[in-house]
Amino acid sequence: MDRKWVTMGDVARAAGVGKITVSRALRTPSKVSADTLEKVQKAVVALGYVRDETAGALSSQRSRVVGALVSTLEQPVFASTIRGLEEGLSAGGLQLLLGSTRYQPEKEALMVSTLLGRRPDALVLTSSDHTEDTRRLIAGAGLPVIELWELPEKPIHAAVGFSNRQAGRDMVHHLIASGRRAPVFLRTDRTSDTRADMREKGYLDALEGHAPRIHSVPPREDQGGPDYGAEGLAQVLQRWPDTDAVICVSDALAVGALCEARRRGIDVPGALAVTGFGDIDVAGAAALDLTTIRIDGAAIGREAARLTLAACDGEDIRGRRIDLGYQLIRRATG
Amino acid sequence: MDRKWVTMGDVARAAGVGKITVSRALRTPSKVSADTLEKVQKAVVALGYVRDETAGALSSQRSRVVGALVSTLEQPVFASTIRGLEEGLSAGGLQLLLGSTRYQPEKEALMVSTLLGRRPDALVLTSSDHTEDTRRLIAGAGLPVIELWELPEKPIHAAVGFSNRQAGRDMVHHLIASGRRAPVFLRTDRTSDTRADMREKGYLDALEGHAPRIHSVPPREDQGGPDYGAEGLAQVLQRWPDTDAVICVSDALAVGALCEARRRGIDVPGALAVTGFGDIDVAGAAALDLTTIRIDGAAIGREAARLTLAACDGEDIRGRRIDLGYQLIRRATG
DNA sequence: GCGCCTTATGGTATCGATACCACCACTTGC
DNA sequence: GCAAGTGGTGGTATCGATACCATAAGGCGC
Repeated sequence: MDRKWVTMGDVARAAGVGKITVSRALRTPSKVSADTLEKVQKAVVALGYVRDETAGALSSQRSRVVGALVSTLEQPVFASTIRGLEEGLSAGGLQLLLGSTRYQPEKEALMVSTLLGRRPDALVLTSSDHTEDTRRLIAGAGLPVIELWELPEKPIHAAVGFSNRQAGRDMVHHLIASGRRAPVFLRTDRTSDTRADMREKGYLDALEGHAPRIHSVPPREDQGGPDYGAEGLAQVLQRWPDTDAVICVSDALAVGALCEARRRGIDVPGALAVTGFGDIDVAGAAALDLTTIRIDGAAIGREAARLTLAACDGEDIRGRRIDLGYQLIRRATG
Repeated sequence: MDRKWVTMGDVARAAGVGKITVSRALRTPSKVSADTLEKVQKAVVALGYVRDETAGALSSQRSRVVGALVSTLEQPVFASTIRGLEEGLSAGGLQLLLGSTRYQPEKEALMVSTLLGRRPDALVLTSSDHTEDTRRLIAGAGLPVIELWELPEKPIHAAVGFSNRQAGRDMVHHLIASGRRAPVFLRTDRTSDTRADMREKGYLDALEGHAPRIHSVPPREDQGGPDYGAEGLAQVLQRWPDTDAVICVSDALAVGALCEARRRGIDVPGALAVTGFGDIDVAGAAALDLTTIRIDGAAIGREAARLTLAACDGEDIRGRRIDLGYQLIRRATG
């Protein structure tokens, strides 16, 4: 199964130039004359040369890799963010090393450590709840870190996102304005889902005297799928039978809750409003037609890529907080 | 922003041993005596050492990285496969370098070339339509390649998946057996979606004299989402008003088609059956309750990880075709 | 014609870990 | 008592690209 790789030296010999010239021809073509460039390119094609980036990373101390950790790959929440990020980075010649933390800060610490082994040029994280270990590792590594989907007061370095708290408030205001009296906040009981926490805080902020009703579904293995929404709604209705609105912390949950409501013959939105967060693609589909908060995930990814590239160019990005906002999408369910 | 990394030499000095011993202590602890091991571990913690894998990769010619290319990250089809793969690989000390080809063989060729620059120990691909460039690159690299979600007659090396063609046949048989007379196959018109092609072939195989009715929705940017299903169903009903079953090539499409049918007041499944492929998590939700083909994506990922690890241990995996099958899930929509 | 700058190119040391070989101390078997 | 084996350790060369410095050729102004 093994084969020897063609090296830069081989290409240099074939092209009749020094190997450093080959390096320049491939990395900074402008610093090489037109006909050496051509010779080199011909040799590259003829030999099927692929540069060894591990060697390049070692000698230049720049890996051209960006480590990214998302809270979940299971749910499609971050899918468009990853796409935006990947597109932006690869346009700038950077590669994406992806991992998932499954909403566990300890797993995050572990994965950060593993990622740092690859000496990435930057780190992108979709969470703001970091263990001491994580913070120490990051500080020791001295690389730019960008947090996504949130806007912490004091980001590690920079953040691209929106105010989850304000979004939570807005949703409550909307429901109260349209006459709801007993809105419930439905979430999963993850230990370190700071986005959910902030949305919950927003919910509490905006209650205007209505009684707070927060229900958490205990998570199991595949945490956060629609099944939990169905289960959650059942529990909510048992606990507070007069509930007239369920603010779900995610679209996935909302889809489940909505389906459960329909299954029980509850009039949505007449007797019960159901709302989500995220506007994942099925949310807008006609049978669901879910009222939700739309977040432009791809834009977050693109903006993060832009910041990363800037940081890799030596720009100081510390303290940048880019608010991309959100949009309340009013549809049929409330 | 810069800081010097602690090197193995620093650890060695702190622990009072040679640096090769540090390397052994971390990589193969069994080859080091108990008290040197302890000294080394203490020094590692004290200095906050993180091994530089780029250097390790260069000198050992093993990167401990596996490159994976999926056709899409946008749709959740491969989410569980990625999770299974990532878990299996990281248990074996391998890392996942992830990319998406967006169903474009040319993009695949480009990404394979970029990935090979990192000298991965293996490659995992979710497609079987490769350009000549891709094949040449792979052959030249001489690394194990595992194809997923399909079972090509002659895989590059090994494959883990199921028979898309047989699954297509089964779905048609099921619908015909339950009395449908005019089943339509609805798909997006991607140029190189071989899984869709095989399902379509299966559809054609199983028609038993019924007229073939295949409709392709032209894809736009965010190809394959539920919107296409809605649009597609509208076009299908205009083209063949007597359609009594729509076999959608994916769950995403099926969700859209189902919603559109309901919006039009069509009786599902009375007047029209709607089926999908994949059993993504919203498919089973009560408001949708979609009949579909369930594929155990996580198992595919795990099995791929197992094969990868075996190949990295020097096992010859060529010619292995692992069929994990699928399951027809009969629900409310047909 | 001379110095000086610019452009194009090459030589050599270097990045940090690991492979390979050498070595030592000690045990074991005869 | 000695050869052969074993477990633990270290020195040195090496992986393949790039940084840094040196050098050569050519252009330009005076």
